[in-house]
Formats: sequence, structure tokens, C-alpha cells
Amino acid sequence: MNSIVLFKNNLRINDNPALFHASKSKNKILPVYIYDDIHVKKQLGSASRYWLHNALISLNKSLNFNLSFYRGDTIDVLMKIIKKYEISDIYCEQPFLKNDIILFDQLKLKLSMFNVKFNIYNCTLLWDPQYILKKDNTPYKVFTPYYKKGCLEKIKPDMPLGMPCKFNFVKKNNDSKIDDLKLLDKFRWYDKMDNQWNISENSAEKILDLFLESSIYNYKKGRDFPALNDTSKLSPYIRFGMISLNKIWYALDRLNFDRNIAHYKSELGWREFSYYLLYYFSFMETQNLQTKFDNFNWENSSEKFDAWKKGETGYPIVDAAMKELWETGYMHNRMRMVTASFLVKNLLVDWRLGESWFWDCLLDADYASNIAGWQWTAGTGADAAPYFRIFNPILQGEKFDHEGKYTLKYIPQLKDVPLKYLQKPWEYSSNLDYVNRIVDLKDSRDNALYHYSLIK
DNA sequence: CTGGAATTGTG
DNA sequence: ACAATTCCA
Repeated sequence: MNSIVLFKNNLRINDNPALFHASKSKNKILPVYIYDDIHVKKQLGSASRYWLHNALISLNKSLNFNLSFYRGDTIDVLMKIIKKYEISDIYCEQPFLKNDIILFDQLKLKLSMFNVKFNIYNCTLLWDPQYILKKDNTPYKVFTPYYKKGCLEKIKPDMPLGMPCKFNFVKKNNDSKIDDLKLLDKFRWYDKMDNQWNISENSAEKILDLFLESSIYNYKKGRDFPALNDTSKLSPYIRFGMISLNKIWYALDRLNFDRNIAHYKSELGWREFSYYLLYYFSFMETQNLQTKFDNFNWENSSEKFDAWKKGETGYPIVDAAMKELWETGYMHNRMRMVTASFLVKNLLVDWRLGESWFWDCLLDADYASNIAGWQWTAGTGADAAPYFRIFNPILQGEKFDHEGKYTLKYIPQLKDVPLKYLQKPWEYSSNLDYVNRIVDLKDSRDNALYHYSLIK
């Protein structure tokens, strides 16, 4: 008999529990990827599909070109393959998002009728949400106690399993090709990404090694400065499971304890917290977690939203960040907070619109982190920035891009503006080659606070 | 002036 | 990839 190893969001060989356990059994393995655009709440964004396409090419190579590609309903596809290849077992990652959990419940039922064993393993999270509860058996809603008491003090993440011992593949009897998944857009906008990222499991490990050798020791401070290179840049690899969280965690543990390392770990903790919140409060995928915000009167001006998307708000740090997103498929973490705050609070645009733009543009767009992050900035989420905390883009720019390097990288037409005026060029000259501000900072701030006062 | 080739712009 | 625009014999 044979086993299917079904790949979903963990496109790696090293420390992949599903693959590891499948390779230990006496069965031969048929590696399968199914691009299922039916059992999803949201279709993958354009940038995500580009990354996925390349990640799958890399995974296929690691599997000696034994990966089969399918498109369509996961259950239908699997039922067909099961008949064709004498399958007795399916190995897969454990789902944590609601849609996948429902799908896997249906699949499990169906498979049991055909005597196929469904083996699932946590390949995605350091802590399985179902085991992390407060003393009163209700879920945490505040990050710090969730992370410290619920996670760190209670359970150690699984030790990495390493590489599978040996592959014994089923002889593939199909000529499925990655191109059949049609992940890439016709217009090759993503060509400009090709020399920015090396999309393979090997590169992910190299990036981790490099990060742990150097910039992590300046992480706590350096992570706030978009012109520095002090963040890990692992996010798209983590999003597609091209590197294992357990492996990262224990690699960090092998370093001497340092507040920088603790801080980086806590950022991994925020990712866990996002999955955790969506696990227990799945309505927050589309609704405000704090329901009092349901009465909030968003302005949702399409002109302002378009200007934000294009990076033409007239505020250099916001525009630089939005251009970084458009041109690179990535945005520095602090800039994500600044641009999101600006959209939601200064432009009064519903966080869901910003969330969908990030979802389309980010190479690392993660379903849980994106939603939880936007709700956090909007002040509608758990343990969120209070609504009245409104980032001031001028001060943020002056504080975190004090040399103007990041701003000028993406808005080079401001290169002749003195540094003192870089974040407020309108005070320097009124005839620069740069857009006018679409809102006044003080007026829009007061307006946001007024709208907020109405729902309290 | 005109039709096809080359170039440009586009997510 | 494709449509719109410009170039040119």
C-alpha cells in the first residue's frame, strides 16, 4: 500500500512532521499539492501566488521531482488519487484555521468510509491553541499573559525532527505540471521580485543562520528602523512553512540568553497569538472582535483609499512605505503599523479594506497575522492599540527614519529637500514635484476622535 | 495618409 | 499577456 503526503502551508522537507512520519512507515510516498480555491474564504493574493509558485518549484526539486500538482476541490481530487494509487494513508499538517478545520473534518469522515487512515501533525504552530486556556478554561484575550503564562511557562514547543530518513516514492503516473495551477498573473509584474528573494527552503535556512550570527543582536532597537537590515526577513518563508518554527525556536535557545533574542521570540509569539485568536474567535476573520466598533461610521472615501494604495497621500513616510509594498511585495513592520494607522484613523477607511490590499500585495500575506494585525492597529481587536493612539506620520518619520534613507529610497524626488523638512516638505516649498497632502493631520485626527467618541 | 511594426504601459 | 499608442516606410 501507499501513502499520500499532502502539502498545504508547510512546503519544506526539514522538520516536516507529516513527511517525517510518512517516510518512517513502510509505505511508498506520493507527495501531492492541491491548489484548492473552493474551500477558502479568500482567494490568495497576487503576490502570494507568485511566492507559492516558486516555493512549489523548490519543493518539487527537493522531492526529486515527485510532487504531483492538482487544482480543485481537495476532497474530490483526493478521492480520485486514492483509487488510482492504492492509498491506505494520508499524512498532512494539522489545520488551525476554521475553513480548513471544517474541510478536514469532512475529509476524515469520507476517508474513514474508504478505510484510508488520516494522519495529521502540527507543522505550523509552536503551541496548539486547544491546549492554551486560562484557569477558568476560557481563552486568553491579552497577549502578555497568553504568551508568558499560557505558552512559555506551560509547554515546551516540540523538538525539531530533522530530515526524513529516506524517501521511497510511488512511481508517479501522471504528468501534472506546476503551470496547470495557473498561479502566475499574465502580466509579469513579479519579474522585478526575482532578484530580491531566493525562494527555497535552503535560502530560508541561510537567512536564519545569517540573522542569528549578526543582526539579531541589535534586534530590539534595530527592528524599528526601516532603513536598517535588523529584522529577520523570514516572514514569507514562515508564511509558506519553508522553515520550521520549532527549528527557529531551538536555534534561538542555543544562543546565549539576551533581551534581543527574547524580543524576537515574542514576535514569533504574536504570530501564534494571531492564530490563537482566530481559532477561538473565528468571527473576527470578517467582523470586529470588539463588536462596539460595528457602529463605527467609516468614511471609506475611494479617492483617499486610492491615494493611500498608490503612495500619494502627501506624507512622505506613508508614501515611501506604500511604494515599498508595491515595488517589493514587502513592508517593514513599523511601516505596516504607521500606514495602517493612517488609513484607519486619518482617512477613516475600514480596516478590512486595508487588510485586503495588504493581502493582495504582500509576499508574506498570512491569513491570521494580517487580520489580527489590522484589527490590532484599528483598535478593534484583542489587546489592541487604543483607538485614540494615532500615529503621527511626521514624528514617526523623523524618529525612525532620521537620516531619511528609507523615505528617499522610495520618494527620490524629495532628495533636495533639507532633512529637517523631509517629513513635512510643504513647509519647505510649495512647488515641489510631490503630491499635496490629502488630509490635514490635526483635522483628521480630531475627526477620528470625534467618530470614536460616538461609539463609546 | 495608412497599415503593420515597434514601443509603452499595465497589478 | 495584451491593449493602446507611437513610429515609420
